Amino acid sequence: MPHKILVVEDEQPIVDLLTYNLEREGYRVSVALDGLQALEQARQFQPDLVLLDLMLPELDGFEVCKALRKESDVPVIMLTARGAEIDRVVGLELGADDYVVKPFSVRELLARVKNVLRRAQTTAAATETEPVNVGQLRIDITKREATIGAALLELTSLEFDLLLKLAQHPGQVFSRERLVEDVWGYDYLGDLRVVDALVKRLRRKLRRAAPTAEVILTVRAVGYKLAEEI
Amino acid sequence: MPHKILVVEDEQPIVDLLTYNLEREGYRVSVALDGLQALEQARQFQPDLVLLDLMLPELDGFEVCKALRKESDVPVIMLTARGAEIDRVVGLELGADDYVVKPFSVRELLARVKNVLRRAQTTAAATETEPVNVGQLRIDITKREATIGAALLELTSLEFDLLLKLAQHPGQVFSRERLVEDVWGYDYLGDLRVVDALVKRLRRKLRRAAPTAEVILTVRAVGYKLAEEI
DNA sequence: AATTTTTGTCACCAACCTGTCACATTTCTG
DNA sequence: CAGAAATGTGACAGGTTGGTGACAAAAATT
Repeated sequence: MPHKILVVEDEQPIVDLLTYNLEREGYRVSVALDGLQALEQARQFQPDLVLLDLMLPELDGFEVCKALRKESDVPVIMLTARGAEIDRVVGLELGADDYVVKPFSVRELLARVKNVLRRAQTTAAATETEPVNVGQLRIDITKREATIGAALLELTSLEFDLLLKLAQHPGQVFSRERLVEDVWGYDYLGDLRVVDALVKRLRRKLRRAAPTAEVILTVRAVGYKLAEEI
Repeated sequence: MPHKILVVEDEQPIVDLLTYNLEREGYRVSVALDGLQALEQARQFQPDLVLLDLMLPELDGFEVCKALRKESDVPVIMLTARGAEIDRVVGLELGADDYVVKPFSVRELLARVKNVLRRAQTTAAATETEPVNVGQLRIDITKREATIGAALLELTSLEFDLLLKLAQHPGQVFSRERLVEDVWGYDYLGDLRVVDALVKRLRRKLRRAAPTAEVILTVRAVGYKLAEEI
């Protein structure tokens, strides 16, 4: 699940510099050379962050930022050439999340990118914190602990996430595609049978803790579901 | 019951920006355009927080802040145009709870608003100064002292903050992101693994004081938590 | 300014996860 | 009932994650 970053900048050397460094950090980068392209790309590419130069042909940074804000709340970092405060103020009034003054240090820019993405993530993070109970299975989300009866299940992170996903809708069948998308992340590229492998490991731990309970049921040719009665 | 916020600011674009964003976050917003209005509104509207510009017509931010302080302890966040240190210090001496330098990022401001409200709430509940006890671990917040069993832990400032954060919710898992945001500050730009480094140092001191106790537990791929039984 | 303390970063290693494969087992279909 | 399709499972390699010491940078103290 690498973050996607849209770079909006018309000067080729800067584009190259940014692309090179961002990709080296593991981000997926898309480039727009002017303001109109930027808006189009933003719709198609669905970036997690936009790096936006203030001085652009066609449609300048201000306008682009305003337009972006109208259709999403993707975070924006402004790149501004002039140190003039006015520009910054105006830029930030349009809802930019941070700004960097050119010429910028790559190191600083990368730090800010990481910071803004982190903040965006924690803000957006769904705050579903109520414990989940299905029969004698209990999942405490804030503690990331799952117990069945009195026994604590020592689950790995993925195992916990998968069990939680199933337990939030007991009885509902989930396809492997759906599970992979929700638990592993939307752009997971590997074999769907990772799900089988994880279910195997989960079942082993469940069995050890509650030998008689049938917790995860197979729905042949479809996927898996949590038993409603445990 | 949404929190009520009074915005005291004379520049219309900024008023719009603030109103728009605060309402989008679910706050109830009231506006005062100058210092006199501000005091009147504060009495009528009974806000939970005041966002106060320093440069105001009629009665400037300093005076307003002083006057507010006389009649209530509503939290105040100062908006200051220049980053000049003097302004900051003076503002804080007047009893403001926080300040933001214009031009500010909207996300930053919202983060501070949330923070101050949270702090205000817990302070009101008087839990902020109560000592924290988890098993044989005891943290005295007013003295900034932590003891385990009979042994006093000689913690640095960051170490203390981190341990306190964990101890206030024993068993709950905190991600590195969350810890960095709460302990270091939302604008921390460095590596998330500072958390690991600090945990290492904390553990060393804990171990020296109570060799058998497992106090800080690692939750692989997620973060850290305080043991519930120490 | 010098010294001490605190804090951040890096590199290395060990432990642990996890995706894949190969093969066994079960279920379905004709 | 045979064969095919789907699923269960053990083994293992490669990747990820976190603990740690060493050192540099920054901050506090003298």
